[in-house]
Amino acid sequence: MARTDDRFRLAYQDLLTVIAKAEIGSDLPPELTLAEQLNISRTTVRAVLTAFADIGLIAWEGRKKTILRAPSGQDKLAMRDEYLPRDELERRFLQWVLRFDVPAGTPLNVAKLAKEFSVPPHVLQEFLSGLSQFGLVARRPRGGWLLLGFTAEYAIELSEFRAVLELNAVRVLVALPPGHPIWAQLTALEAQHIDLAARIDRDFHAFSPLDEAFHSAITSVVQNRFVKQFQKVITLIFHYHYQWDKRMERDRNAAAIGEHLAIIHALRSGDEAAAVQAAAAHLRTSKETLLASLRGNALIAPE
Amino acid sequence: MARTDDRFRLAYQDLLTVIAKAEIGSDLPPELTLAEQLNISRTTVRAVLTAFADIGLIAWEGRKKTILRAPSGQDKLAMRDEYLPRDELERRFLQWVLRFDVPAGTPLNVAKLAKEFSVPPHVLQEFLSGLSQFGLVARRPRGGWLLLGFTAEYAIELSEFRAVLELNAVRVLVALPPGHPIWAQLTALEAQHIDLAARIDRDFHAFSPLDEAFHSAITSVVQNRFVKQFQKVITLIFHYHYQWDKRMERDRNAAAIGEHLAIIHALRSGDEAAAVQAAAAHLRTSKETLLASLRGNALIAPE
DNA sequence: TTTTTTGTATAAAAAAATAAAAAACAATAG
DNA sequence: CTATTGTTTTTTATTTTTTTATACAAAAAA
Repeated sequence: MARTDDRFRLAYQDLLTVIAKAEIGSDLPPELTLAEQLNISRTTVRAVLTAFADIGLIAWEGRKKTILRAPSGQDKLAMRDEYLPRDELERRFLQWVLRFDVPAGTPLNVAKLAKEFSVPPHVLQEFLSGLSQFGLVARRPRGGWLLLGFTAEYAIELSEFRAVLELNAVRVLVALPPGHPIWAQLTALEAQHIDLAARIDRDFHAFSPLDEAFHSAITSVVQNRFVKQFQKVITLIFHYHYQWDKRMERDRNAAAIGEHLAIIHALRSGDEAAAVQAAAAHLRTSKETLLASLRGNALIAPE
Repeated sequence: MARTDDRFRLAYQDLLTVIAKAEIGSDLPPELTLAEQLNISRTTVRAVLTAFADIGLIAWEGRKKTILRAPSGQDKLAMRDEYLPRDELERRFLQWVLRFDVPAGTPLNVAKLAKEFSVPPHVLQEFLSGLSQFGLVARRPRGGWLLLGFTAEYAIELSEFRAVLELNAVRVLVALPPGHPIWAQLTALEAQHIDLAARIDRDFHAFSPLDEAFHSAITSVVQNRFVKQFQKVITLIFHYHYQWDKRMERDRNAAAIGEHLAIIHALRSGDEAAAVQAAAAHLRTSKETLLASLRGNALIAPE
């Protein structure tokens, strides 16, 4: 089979439940109506109707599609084993790359990896092509892929780029008028930070989502598709790493809370230089943490 | 044929010239040596040798590959019509999108476009997948591609992003020590600018490459793979537009030269604020020019 | 006996072929 | 004349096929 008939099978099931709800002897609506209801093309509707006529579920002649009997369990059509959805592939691949010590420079085998992640090869191919934009993998001159890997150098450059984007966001933010919704957002975040700081000994795990919320609030003031796109990778990678590096987690998070509060304070003051300085300090810490986690996970050799 | 045998044909030709230079009756080197010489795998070498044995050019038995006769014109193997190289596709596609009024939201037909640009469909597919990273095209939920197009909004966001990156570069640059090679580079560029300014009435076309050289010199001080990657698109798009918009070209370029010189001057002074200000002014002009060229080309409706 | 070279098998990537689904068009019933 | 169906054409997604690369074992030469 060249192309999966998942759409057909899905439509088959859907229409079966529609018929089950309808009365025996009644007529089905026109093909176009069914197509719109099931969100498929008329071609597929007709294929399903033909199948139903074949098993004697309906009588179909011209524009009369009469239900002959209630569908039984035998009429069901099993879905063929599905592949992984795309975001699950993303998650699993990143986990594989970042988590395990896949050394930089490893050649990737599309066919084998596709099997491993149970996706069709061309899906993996496209995924890799997307990743190559972020410099995590590269196409080899004569076919094949190379895992460039998440090296210390990569982490440094990523952190620096993050700093460029985020400091820009800070500069934009301080200049925003008091009526802008971001200020209310920051006040709410401040309260959450203070709240968490009070119970940090127990709930230091709760910091990770708060960190994400804080940074995405700040960067949200820059409405730029290019910035947003990169923000996605940055969040992804930082987020993944924080999840795994459990050393000193409590102290690290406590310190970060303090830095976040300092940034909020500086932003409120309207002093651009102060705000930039506070943000830069935090980003430096963040970079160090990322690098330390790399060394800790032995992805790179300890010095 | 599933895969092109270009490699085989190329190796065939290469080995033919090797044989033509060698003496009749002499033996060819081992397969591995030939493979290394021709930069192909042994499999392909063997395929070519088999072909040569078939046409009676060599006698091949075991490790003896004796040249029987000099190759004649008939022995040549024509290359099959080649597809476009990848960068030519890039050029042509961008030209098509940016130049002609392909409206935003046009669904793209991979098969048809592939024919039009004379590339295999999967090459175009991959190319589109790359472009989707820059937000010029997007994958439709149920298969197919959508041209998001080079709208005014896109141009604005691109310009802003460019400004973020370039102002960051300027901040890095002013802090560099006097011994850094960038200063010599800037001095050379300054001379070229002054030279061009003197003969701008005639040679205003020469500005485009100089502009590119100037901006890439400034951004080169930031050694960051993410920045570099975006620089590529930015250069591409700005460059394309400048090429076509011929209105006011002389005046525009003369003004830009002045702005460039002002930036160099401010950079030399070591005053960060002044340098940023000069660069920001130039980037604003640049953005306006890009937007004006969009309106001029009627890609978007004039206000 | 060791090294070099070849023969064979296996694997992988790219392009063509092909089936499914969508869209367009024409015909027909109401 | 409009709404719906029948039919054909396009288009996309996946599999199959073919070419190429690599790995391993066997044989020849040093």
